[in-house]
Amino acid sequence: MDTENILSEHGLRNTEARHGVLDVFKKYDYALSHSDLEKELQKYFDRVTIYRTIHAFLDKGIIHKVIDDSESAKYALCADECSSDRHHDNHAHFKCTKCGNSECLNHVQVPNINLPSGYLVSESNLLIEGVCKSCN
Amino acid sequence: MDTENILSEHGLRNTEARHGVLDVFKKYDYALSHSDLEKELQKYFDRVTIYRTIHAFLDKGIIHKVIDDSESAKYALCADECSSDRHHDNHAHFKCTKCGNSECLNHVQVPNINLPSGYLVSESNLLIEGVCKSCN
DNA sequence: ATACTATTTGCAATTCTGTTGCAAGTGTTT
DNA sequence: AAACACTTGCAACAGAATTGCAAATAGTAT
Repeated sequence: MDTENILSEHGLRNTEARHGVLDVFKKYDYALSHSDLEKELQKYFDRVTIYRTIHAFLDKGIIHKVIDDSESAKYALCADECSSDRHHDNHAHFKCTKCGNSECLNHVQVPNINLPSGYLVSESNLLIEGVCKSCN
Repeated sequence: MDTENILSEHGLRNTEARHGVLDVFKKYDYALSHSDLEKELQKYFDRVTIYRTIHAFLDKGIIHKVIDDSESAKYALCADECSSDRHHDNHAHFKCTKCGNSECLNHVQVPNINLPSGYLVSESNLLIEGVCKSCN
């Protein structure tokens, strides 16, 4: 889907900043932090705008948070079926300890876990750390 | 094990600050952030001391990091067998979307995942989100 | 094409999180 | 009780993230 349609389908205006941020996400196949985005976009947009764009995208289900033990949060594009109502990102994430990049392992499903009674599960997140294909 | 023995067995001096921080961890059955600790202890110890105590405890295997999609890092007591050489915290964590607390599921092991060839795994982290026993 | 309105942006200021250097204080060992 | 290394508090700093507000812009209706 092209960038403008992604925005309008999620109820967001097609502004330069959002277009720019979304294009950066499309360009990389691993999760990006605010500072990654800032490095690419600081000439064009304000830091605060990038923060607000991230929030808007999270809110509308365009990106999701990638859990990671590093200090700063990282984000990646959702699969097409995500919306603000419902996320379908039930795959594992891999973080390379050498290059620091996090990628989505779209084909690795998070196995179903049986929890003690009384717990309701809504989402599972599996983060695997190690050395990635490129660094190995 | 009592607080003073935990400290000395992990090679740490038995100081007021460490005693105090460890007691707070014992008091709660969910993971605590620096700011949680600060709320309880700010009358007695400096912010920086709490940060340094967290680092010392992490280092010696008294607490482990609990990965969580919230902004700030959280920590919880390790099982007794952990040391600075070796952590044995291969359990899942549960984060309640209602109360926001994260707890250790000590009896739920993180499953072993087969990755595509080329990847080396060093550590796995499983975070399950939903509604906890108390909130349900 | 123009005008209107709600949304979005940039800037400045502020808050929160985490770290570092250093002098003073404390725990442990002898 | 003395000695030494470790620990603490303070002040300063660096980075991450949020907020209020005025100016700019997108989308819609005219």
